[in-house]
Amino acid sequence: MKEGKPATIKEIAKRLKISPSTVSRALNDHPSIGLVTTMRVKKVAAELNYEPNQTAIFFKQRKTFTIGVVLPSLSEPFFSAAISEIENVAHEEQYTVIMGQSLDDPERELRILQTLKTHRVDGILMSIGKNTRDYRFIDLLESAGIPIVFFDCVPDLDNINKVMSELETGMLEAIDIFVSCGHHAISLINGPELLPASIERKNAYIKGLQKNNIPYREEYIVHTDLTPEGNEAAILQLLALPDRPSAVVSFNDYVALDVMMTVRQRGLTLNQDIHFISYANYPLWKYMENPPMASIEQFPGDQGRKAAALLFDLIKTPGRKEPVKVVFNSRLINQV
Amino acid sequence: MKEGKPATIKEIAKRLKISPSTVSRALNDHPSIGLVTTMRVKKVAAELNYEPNQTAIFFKQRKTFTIGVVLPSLSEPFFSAAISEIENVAHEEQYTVIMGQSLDDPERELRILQTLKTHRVDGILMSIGKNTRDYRFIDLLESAGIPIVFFDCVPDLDNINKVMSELETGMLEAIDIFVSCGHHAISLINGPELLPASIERKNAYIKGLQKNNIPYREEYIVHTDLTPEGNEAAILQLLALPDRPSAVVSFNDYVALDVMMTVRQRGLTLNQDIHFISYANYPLWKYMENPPMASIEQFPGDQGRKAAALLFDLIKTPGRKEPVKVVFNSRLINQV
DNA sequence: CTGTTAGCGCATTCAT
DNA sequence: ATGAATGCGCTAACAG
Repeated sequence: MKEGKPATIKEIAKRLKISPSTVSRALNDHPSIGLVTTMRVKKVAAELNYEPNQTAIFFKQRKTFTIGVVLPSLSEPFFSAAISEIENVAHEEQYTVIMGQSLDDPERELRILQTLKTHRVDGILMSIGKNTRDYRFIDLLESAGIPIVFFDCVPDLDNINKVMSELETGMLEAIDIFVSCGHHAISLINGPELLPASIERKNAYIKGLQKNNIPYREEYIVHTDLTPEGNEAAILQLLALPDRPSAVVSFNDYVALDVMMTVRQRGLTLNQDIHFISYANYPLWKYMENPPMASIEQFPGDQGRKAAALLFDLIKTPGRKEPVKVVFNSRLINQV
Repeated sequence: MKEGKPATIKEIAKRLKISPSTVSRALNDHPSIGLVTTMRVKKVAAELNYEPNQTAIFFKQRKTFTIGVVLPSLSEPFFSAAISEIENVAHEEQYTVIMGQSLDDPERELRILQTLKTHRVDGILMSIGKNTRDYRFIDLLESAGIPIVFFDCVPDLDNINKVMSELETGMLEAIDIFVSCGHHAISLINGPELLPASIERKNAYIKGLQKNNIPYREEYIVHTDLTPEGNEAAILQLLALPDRPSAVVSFNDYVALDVMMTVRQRGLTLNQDIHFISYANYPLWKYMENPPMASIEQFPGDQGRKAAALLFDLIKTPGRKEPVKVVFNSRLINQV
């Protein structure tokens, strides 16, 4: 029984010689429809292989049961962990997920948002790209009535919903651990100097030193543009210092991977000559022979899950609310 | 200027005192509309902040400019690499991507497909889960007129479009390399015995041995259920053999990670006492101190890209075509 | 409990 | 070159 055109409500109404609206109501288990008619309708619907035309429903209901997710990258483990959890939450809520990766290109990011808007998604989850400076899109979405929740990489604004990992706790823990292991020469390999995430790390780093009465030495902070070459240059800069650090906190795991490889290649022994702790975005250290001493975990899955939950909250109760800000504590794990 | 309700074609028609149909045509650069009117329409449209209601267009055109992607997992590097490329192709084609992860659960897989169907996606890309046995959904989608292209993990059927990586070439290369390095005791840590992917590996393995005149020894093939415990059990089984293998091909990188860790823990030296090559689905070996000798690469990104291209081909020229089968050669890389 | 009517926003056929 | 009319499939307000 090939269904050339999918059956519509009209056809099943004609078959039963009742009105389309009755059919519609029966199909939706409307209370005011008799049990018998409801059953008859459903029976014929099944026979005709009826399937509601969602595009029509979306159109009529002004609702798509779809959320949009905008991320810098889909292939980075941090984000794929996040989106995996987001998909899970959406699936529980009977929503579907439509997504785009900005690749840190602000223009592409905007185009994706535009697409999501024209697709009339019911809400958006977003982690902004490294180079995004223009936040005007937020007002546009707001005036279009599309709620948006930022997570992980969030704009530095107050009147938005965001879920993020606070970077300080983990940094303080890391420095404490280093100190308690006898290190005083503690470095920070930071990201691009102007990135909010870098600034936060730097402040936490300085605070951690102060807390342990270790003088802050400017040359112990180096910067990388997060490319492999930049990472290598950063560590070499540290290694070239007259009193090179014995402990290093690195911007994230990718930086740590490059940096640790370079260190090995220079003949130094990891976890002996020099020790590392990094902000985690990469889960497989346990397989390494010489992993970092510890990682500062940022829980991408939890962030994604929480952000999604928040978004569904906004979707379901659209009343203008106070912006919500959820901060996860970063935490040291995998201590060896 | 808050736009309470987004502007519609009607309103801009009223403003200009022309008919909605003219506006519609003007907006779509219909040739039969005068240049002046077109411009006036566009101007007012811009002023009113007009945006076409895609849900209405989808409904009317019976086309959503959306493709669905169904994968076992979004957080596995292999698949996130694939979906990242898929998103890229879709973005080029001005399509959006809606996706779901089956988590290898056939029921969830079906529910996702159902959702994609009711969402009226224009086409589907799919990599099936490990436990999927029932392929009837293919006919359902076909009769609904939704083209589908399988990739990576594809059903063993002839009349479908598929993009896959053939596993033999890489296995033969791997065994050749092992032999040329002087190994004769070459093992295979295979996946679940009945998995098509396992069977293919096994056949290739045997063929590779024959080619090199090495007798096939049944005890040199062990199986894992792909859990960490299963992986560990598998390698221990090999290590316990009277003449334990000096070279091992493993089902994939995750298996390799576990078994190599176990091997280390037992005091053996990697790349000395025992050597590994694995099917790649994990890209960061270069950072390991003792990576496998080589990896058999399956090019997830290329597969995704090709599958997407194929799908758009089907979407654009809907004529019933012969099913297409694209096979990528697996290839040995990262030889140390 | 059920039928009638209307309309969501747009593209399109048929007029003019 | 433009307008009027129609309908996509469905839901819902308003009758009865």
